[in-house]
Amino acid sequence: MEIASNYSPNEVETKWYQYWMEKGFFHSEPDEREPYTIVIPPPNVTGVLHMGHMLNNTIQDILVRRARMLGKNACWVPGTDHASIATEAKVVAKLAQEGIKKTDLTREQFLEHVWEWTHKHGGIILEQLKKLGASCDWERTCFTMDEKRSESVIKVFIDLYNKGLIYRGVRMVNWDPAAKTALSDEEVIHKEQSGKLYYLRYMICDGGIAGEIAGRSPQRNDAQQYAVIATTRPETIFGDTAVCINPNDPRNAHLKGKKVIVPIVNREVPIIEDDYVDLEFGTGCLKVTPAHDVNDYMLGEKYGLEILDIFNDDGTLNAHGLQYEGKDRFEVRKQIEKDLEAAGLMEKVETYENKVGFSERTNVPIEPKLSMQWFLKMAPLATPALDAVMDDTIQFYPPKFKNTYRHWMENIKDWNISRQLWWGHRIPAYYLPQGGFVVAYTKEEAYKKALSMVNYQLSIEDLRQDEDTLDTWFSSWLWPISVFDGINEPHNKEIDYYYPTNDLVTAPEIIFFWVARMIMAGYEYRQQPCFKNVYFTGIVRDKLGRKMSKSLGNSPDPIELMTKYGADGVRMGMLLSSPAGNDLPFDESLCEQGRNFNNKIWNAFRLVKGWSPPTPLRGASDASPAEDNTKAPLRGVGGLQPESAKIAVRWFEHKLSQTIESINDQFDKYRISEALMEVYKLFWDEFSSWYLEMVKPAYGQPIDTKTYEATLEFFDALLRLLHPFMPFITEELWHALAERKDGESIMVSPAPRTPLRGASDSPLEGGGEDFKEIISNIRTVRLQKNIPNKDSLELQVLGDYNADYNPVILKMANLSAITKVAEKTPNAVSFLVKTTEFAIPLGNTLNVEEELERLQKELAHHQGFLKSVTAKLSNENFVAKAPAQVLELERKKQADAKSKIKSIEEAMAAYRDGK
RNA sequence: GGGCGCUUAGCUCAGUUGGUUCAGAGCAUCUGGUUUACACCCAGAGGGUCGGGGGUUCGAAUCCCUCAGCGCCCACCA
Repeated sequence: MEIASNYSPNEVETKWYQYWMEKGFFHSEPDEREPYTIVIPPPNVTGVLHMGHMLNNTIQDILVRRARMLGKNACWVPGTDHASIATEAKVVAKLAQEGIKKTDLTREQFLEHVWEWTHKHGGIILEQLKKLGASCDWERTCFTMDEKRSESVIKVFIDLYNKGLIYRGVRMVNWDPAAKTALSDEEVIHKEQSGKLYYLRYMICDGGIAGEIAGRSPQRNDAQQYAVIATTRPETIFGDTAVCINPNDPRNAHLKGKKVIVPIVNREVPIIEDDYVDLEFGTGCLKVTPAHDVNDYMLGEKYGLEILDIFNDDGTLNAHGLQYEGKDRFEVRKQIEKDLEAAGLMEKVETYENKVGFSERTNVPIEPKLSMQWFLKMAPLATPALDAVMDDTIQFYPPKFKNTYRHWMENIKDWNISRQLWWGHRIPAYYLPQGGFVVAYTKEEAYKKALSMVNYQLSIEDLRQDEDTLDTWFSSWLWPISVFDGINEPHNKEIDYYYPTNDLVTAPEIIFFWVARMIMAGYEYRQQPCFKNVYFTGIVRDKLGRKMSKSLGNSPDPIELMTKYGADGVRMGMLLSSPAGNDLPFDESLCEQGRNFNNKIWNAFRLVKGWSPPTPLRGASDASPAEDNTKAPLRGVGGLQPESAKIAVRWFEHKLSQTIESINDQFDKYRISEALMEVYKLFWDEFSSWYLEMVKPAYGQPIDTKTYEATLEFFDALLRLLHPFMPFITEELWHALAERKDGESIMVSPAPRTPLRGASDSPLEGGGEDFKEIISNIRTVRLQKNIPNKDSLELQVLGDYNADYNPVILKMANLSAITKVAEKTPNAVSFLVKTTEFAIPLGNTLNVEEELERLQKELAHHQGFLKSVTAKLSNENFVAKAPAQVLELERKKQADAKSKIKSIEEAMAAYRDGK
C-alpha cells in the first residue's frame, strides 16, 4: 500500500526494456509515415561501453524517442565495426600470451582465432546499450564484416577501380612498425617530443679513397675538410645517398661539386644543391635519405638518387645497417651516437623539440616508408561533399566545424586504403604469374578476365590474391547506405524509404575518418546526402580536464554508474551541461542530480496518487500496468473547486504550453541540454513547487474532481515531455497514473502539443507572474522577522493592483486578507513589486530603525538608477538619435524610478511619523 | 608555421540582429525550516566593473583593433 519514498530504478528498468522488446516498439518497417532514421556510429565489435558511448548514444536515443512520439516512423540502426587494426592487435597480443606468434599461423588459422574472439566479445557493447535504454531496432543489427556489408565493400572497391579512382603504386606511406602495416595520414598523431639534434661530420672526399680519409684523423678537426650535418635521426645514415645544400649558402660554398663520405658506412655520396634547404636551419646542410623521409624522397626523385631502404617491417635495421643489423631503430640511435663520438665524427649534440608522428592505434613512432599500396583518388569525390556542407544541405551542429571540414576537403590527399593486416576485407585483386593483375569479385571472375589478357598457359591456381585488406573506414564510409543494403540493391524498398538518414551523432575527432567520407560515398552512390544533420558531441573529460581513457584509469564504469543512479539518472547526468561541440567535464555529482530529479518526479507522483482511489501502485517492483487501478470511487476527491485551484490550473496550463513551445524550439536547434533544463525547471519549480502547492488540499481534506483531473492531465503531459530523456521512470509512472491496456506505452504515445486543452482557458491577465514575487516577498518577511508560517498575516496594497491572483496569494502566503488601503498601518513592513507598494502590519514587533535603514538603502539604489536614466535622457544626442521605442522605454524607466522613490520616501515618512 | 575557436558568479554554461524583462540558469555556498509527497527535501539569501587595454556609437558582454591566457585542427623544416 505504502509507496517507498525513494525511487528504485533497477527492476523498473529491466522490466520496461523487456516490455518494449516484446511489443516490438523498436522495430521499424517502411510505411506511409514520414521516416526518421539514425545509423549508430558502430562501436568496435570487441569494445566495451565507455563514457563517450554513453553520451553519444543517450543523445541518439533522445532524438529517436522524440521523433517516434512526434508520429514519425523512427528507425535507429545499430551495429558494430570490425575495427581491423585494433581487433587484430588485441588478438595478436592475446595469442602472444599463449605463446603463439602470428607469423607461425596461416592466414586462415589466424582468422579463425579472430572470429573466435569476435564471437566471444562481440556484441557485449550492444547489450550494454540496452541497459542505457537505447531504442535501437535490434532486428537490424549489422556488422561491417557480415555478408551483405562485405559484399558491398568489395563491390564498391571494384566499382571505384573501374572508374579509375583506385590505383596501386609505390608511395611514401606512414608505416606502423608495431602493427606492421601502412596507415592513412589520418591515423597518424603528431606529438611534440623532446629529442636531440645531432651534428655529424661528413668528410669531404677529394679524390682519395674512403678508407684513406677515414683513417686520417688529424684532419678531422679542420673545418674545411668536412660538412656538418644536423639530423634528429642519425640511425638513418645507412640510407643516405646524397647531401644537399642551398646553392646560395656561403657557409657551405666549399662543398659545391664535392663528394662526402657518410660516416661509419664509408659510402661516397654527392653534394647536391637545391633551394629546398632552409638557410636558417641548422648548418644549411641536409643528409638525403630518400627511403625514409618524405622530403628526401622528393629530392631523390628530382636528382635520380638511389633509394636504400634500411629497415625491416618491424623497425629493426636490415643488412644495409651493417653491424647494426637486427637491432631496433632507437637502440641503434643510441649506439651510433657513441660510435660516432668515438670516431670523432660527432661535432655536437643539442637538445631539440620536434614533432613526431605516432600511430593512433599502437602509439609507436611512425616510420616513413616506401611501399606498394592501394590509393583512392579523393579530389573528384570531395567536390559535391564540400558543397553540401558549405551550403547547409548537410547541417553541422555546432557550425564551427564547417571551417575544419572545408580546410581538409580543399587540401584533400589521396587515401591509402590498403592495410597489411589479415582481419578485414581482403582486396579483390589477383596477380598474374608473369606480372599484372586483375580486379574482380571472385577468383573465378578474375580468372576469366585474366585469360583474355594473357597469351600464355594460365590455370586458376596461378592467380594469387592480394594479401592486403582494406582500411576499416573503407567499410564504415558506406554505413548509412550499406545497412539498408543500398549498395547491393540500389533500388530496394528500404533504402528508398530510410535514406537519406536524418541525424548523425558523432565525435569531432572522426570528422575526416568517417563523416567526410560518408558524405562522399553518399553522393557517389546515392547522389544524395547521407544525412541532413550532424550533431558533434564533445569529449568526456574528468574533473581535472583530462580525457577519459583506459590507460589513465579515470573513467567510471558506465554499468556501475547505472546501477548506482539508474539509467535515467545517468542519462540526465550525461546531458546536463553538454551542448553540442562542448567538452563534458564529467562528475558523478551530475548523475546524482539526475537521480535526485527522478526521485522528485517519483514523489510528486506519490502526492498526486495519494489523492486518488485506494489502490495506488504498490511499489516499483511489482506494479503491473493492468492491476494498478480499480473502478472504485475516488477517495478524497469531490466538492467544489476552490478559486485558488481554478486559477492555479489556468496558470499552469499556460505555463506548460509556453514551455512545450520553447522546448520544441530548442530541439529544432539541437540544443538538447537546454531542452532538458527547461523540462527540469518546469517539473521541479513550476509544477512541484508552485502548482502542486497551490492546489494541494488542506491536510485530510479531499481534492475536487476538476482540479484532480486537470492535475492528472498535466502529469501525463509532463511525463510524455520527459520521456525521451528519461524513458524508464516515465514509462513506470505513466502506467501507474491511469489504467493502460496491454500493449500501450508512453514511448509510442504522442508528444504533448499545444494548445493543451483547447482554446477556452486563456492565461490570466493579472500582471504576469507578479504573484510569485509577492509571495516570495512575504516569505522573506516571515524569515527575517521570525514569523512562523502558521501565523496568518494581513497584506495591504497601496496603489494599482490586479486582484486576479488573490486567492492563490492568500493560500500560498497564509494571509488572512488582502486589503486595498490608502495609507498603510503604522508599524507595517513594506516592499515593492514593480511600482506597487505592499505592506504587512506587524504590530509592536517591528523594529523601525531597522526598517528605515533598509529603506534608506533601497532609496539610494533607486536614486542612483534615476540619476543615470535622467542623464541619458538629458543627453541631446541620445534623444535625437535613439529610436522612439528606446526613448519611450527610458522615459518609462524614469517615471517608474520616480514613482518608486516616492513610495519609499512616503514609507519612510510614515515610519518617522509613527515614531 | 598556418587556420579556427574560447575567456561571463566558486564550478559548468546560456546570452539570437548592439537598446525593456541584460547581466541570467543549474550546481555549489550561506541562513532558516521536518508529525501532514520528497533531507535524493522545502523556503529565503548572498555572489560577476562579462580576461586586460584601446576604439566605433547617443548606447557595447554583444561590433572593430590590440595584448594576455587556454583549447582544437591542419602542416614534409632536417
